[in-house]
Amino acid sequence: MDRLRNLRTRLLSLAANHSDRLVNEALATADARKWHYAVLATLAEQGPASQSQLSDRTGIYRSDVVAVLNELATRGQVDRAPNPADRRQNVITLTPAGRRQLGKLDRILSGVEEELLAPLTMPERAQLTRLLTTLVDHHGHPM
Amino acid sequence: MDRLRNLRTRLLSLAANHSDRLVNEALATADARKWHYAVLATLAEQGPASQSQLSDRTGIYRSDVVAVLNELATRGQVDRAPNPADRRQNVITLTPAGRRQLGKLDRILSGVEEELLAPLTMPERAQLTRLLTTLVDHHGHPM
DNA sequence: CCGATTTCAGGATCACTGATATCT
DNA sequence: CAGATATCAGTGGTCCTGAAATCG
Repeated sequence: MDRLRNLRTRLLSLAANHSDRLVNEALATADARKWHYAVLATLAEQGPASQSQLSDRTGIYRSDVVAVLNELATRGQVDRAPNPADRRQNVITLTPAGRRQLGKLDRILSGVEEELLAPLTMPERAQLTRLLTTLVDHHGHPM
Repeated sequence: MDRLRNLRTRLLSLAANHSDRLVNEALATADARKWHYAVLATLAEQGPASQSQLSDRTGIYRSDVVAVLNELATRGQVDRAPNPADRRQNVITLTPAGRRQLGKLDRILSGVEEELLAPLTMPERAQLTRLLTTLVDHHGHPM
């Protein structure tokens, strides 16, 4: 009995669902979505990239990268220029405004993680991180 | 560095995402979606219910219950009849075909759970279940 | 010609809002 | 009247497929 409460796939969904809602609400206060953060963070850490590289590194679908970059470009947070060495590609670069926005989003997401993990002790948080990482690494992951 | 890999909210999303994909693909082989299972399971365990009760018990949005029940009704898996005691409500009942379908979906989902949790030992699975339950219970849950 | 890259058009599911008609 | 119920219409994000244009 109580199949729903005991279904691990459902538990995962519920927890992720709640987490996503917290993340979306928090990022919305900075006029951002989770894909915006993913792009800004990978640009900051790995430098300028083509759109297909961004797709691979963030997990955004190839066909959805365009729209995300359009939004970031109109906000002045990234720069999109053709690659002279391979004219099929664009080179996406983080702007100073993008770097500032990234810092803001980092602070916002820190708060969200704290809120989400509030009911867990520090060892429990580490344990959860380890278990989820094992799951994600086992089934091919897009990073 | 590596903000994305270390973001717990993202880890949760990735894991749940993968889990959802496994669940959807598996249920699709039986012409079902996760909400179908949720409705069939709560009807089997808690008996006939109104649509708003089903919404509360499964987490399906009040406005989305109608479509799910339409699908289950055309498959002959539930029966929808007006409640004579309160004519605002419908009484949703599991049919024998619905009960058979539920058994089928139970077996399918067992396989999915096994596949999802394959990289974890038994104690680790129990630990993960405990941690996720703590998270879900702490932030209000819809069951 | 083959393959990679960007772009656009669209589908399906899901979470969510809001309005309406009916009934208590 | 207020409140609950079922229903319908519609938005927006996410995940995903497919197809076109351009270039190496």
